[in-house]
Amino acid sequence: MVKRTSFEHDDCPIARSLDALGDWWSMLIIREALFGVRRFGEFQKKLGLAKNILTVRLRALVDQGILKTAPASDGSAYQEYLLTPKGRGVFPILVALRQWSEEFDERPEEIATILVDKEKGRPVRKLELHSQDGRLLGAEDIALKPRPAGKQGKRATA
Amino acid sequence: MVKRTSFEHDDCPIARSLDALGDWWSMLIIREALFGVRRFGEFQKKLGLAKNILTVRLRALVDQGILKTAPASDGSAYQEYLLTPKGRGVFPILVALRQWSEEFDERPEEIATILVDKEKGRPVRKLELHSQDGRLLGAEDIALKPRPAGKQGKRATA
DNA sequence: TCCAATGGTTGCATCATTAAACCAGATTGC
DNA sequence: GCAATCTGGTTTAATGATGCAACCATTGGA
Repeated sequence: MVKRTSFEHDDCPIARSLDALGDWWSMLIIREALFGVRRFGEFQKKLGLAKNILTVRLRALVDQGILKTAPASDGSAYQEYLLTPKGRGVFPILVALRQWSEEFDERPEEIATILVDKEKGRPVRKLELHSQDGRLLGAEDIALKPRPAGKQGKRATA
Repeated sequence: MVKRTSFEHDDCPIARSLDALGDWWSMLIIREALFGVRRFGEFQKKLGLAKNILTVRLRALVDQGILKTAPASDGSAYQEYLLTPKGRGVFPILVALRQWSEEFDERPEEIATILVDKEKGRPVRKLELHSQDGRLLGAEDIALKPRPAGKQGKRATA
C-alpha cells in the first residue's frame, strides 16, 4: 500500500472515521465486542483471523480509545478488551451497515440473523435521520455547511 | 493482503456490507457521488487517489450495482458514473460515520463541515433507531434472532 | 515436574496499493 | 486533415499490509 493514505488529517469526518475503523476487521471486532466478546482467543475463534493481525488491530483500537484493556475479571490473570464509550458509539454505524445489507443484498436469504428489539422481540425500524424540528430527512434533504469557527456548537445530543 | 478474506459468503450482514464497501476508497467515492460527482477525472481530482485504483474501484462498484455507467450526458462521448438506488442507500452509513466522528473525534476542530437540513440550514439530529412501536433503542435494547426461514418478512420500510 | 491452553510474536510468501510512466480515443487549433 | 492536448484509462515496478504457520512465554492443572 505504499503508505495506505492515512485520512487522519483529512477534514472530512467520514474520512476520519474510516481512518479509525475503515479496515475489514476493526468493525467486526467491535461488533463482537458489542455482543460481549472480551478475550483475545474468543475474538480469534469467532472471527477466524490470524492472531498477528488480531494483535495489531486490538492494539490500534486501544490506541484510538475504542477499546480499553482491563487487567482481568474472571479469575485468570489474563487481559480483557472492553469497549469504551467511543467504541459503543460505533453501534449506529453497524446498524446502518446491517440495514444496508438487509435492504439491498443480492442474496438476503443468506443473512442468518435479524435485529430485533429485546423487549418485544420484533424487528427494529430503519435508522432515521431527523431535522431539529422533527422532519424525516433523506439524502436529498441535507446540505453541508462550513463548520462555524470557534464556537463548538452542539456536541452529542445523545 | 494475501487475499483479503472475502466476506461475500459470510452470513453476517455487517460482514457482507463490508465486503462490498469496506475499503478506504469505496465509501469516499460514494460520498462524492452523493454530492454530484460523476466523472472519472472529477473523482480522481477530489479524492486524490491513483487512477488505476479508481478504475478498479469504480468497476467493482458498478459490478456490485452500487454505481452504473451512463453513456454520456454533457455532450462529450465519455462515460459517467451514477448512483443506483443501492448506492443511494449507503447514505445512512455515511451519516453514521460522520456523526461518530463529530461525537468522538479527538480534534473536532479539524472537521470542516457540518451536516444541516437543506430547508432550515440547521444541524441535523443524531440518527435514531426505533422499535416498531416507536421506542428509541440503544445498543443495549437490541438482540439478534435467527432469520425466520422461508418468509422474507419486511424488506425496506423506506 | 511435565503437559496443555492462552496469548501472543516472528518470518516469510503473496497480494493489494501506490505513484509514475505510458497509451488510445476524442476534441481542439490551425 | 494533422498535430497538440485533454480525458480516461492501462501497465509497470516498488512498497508494505496481510495471512499463514511456526515458535515462544506465561498460566494453570495433574
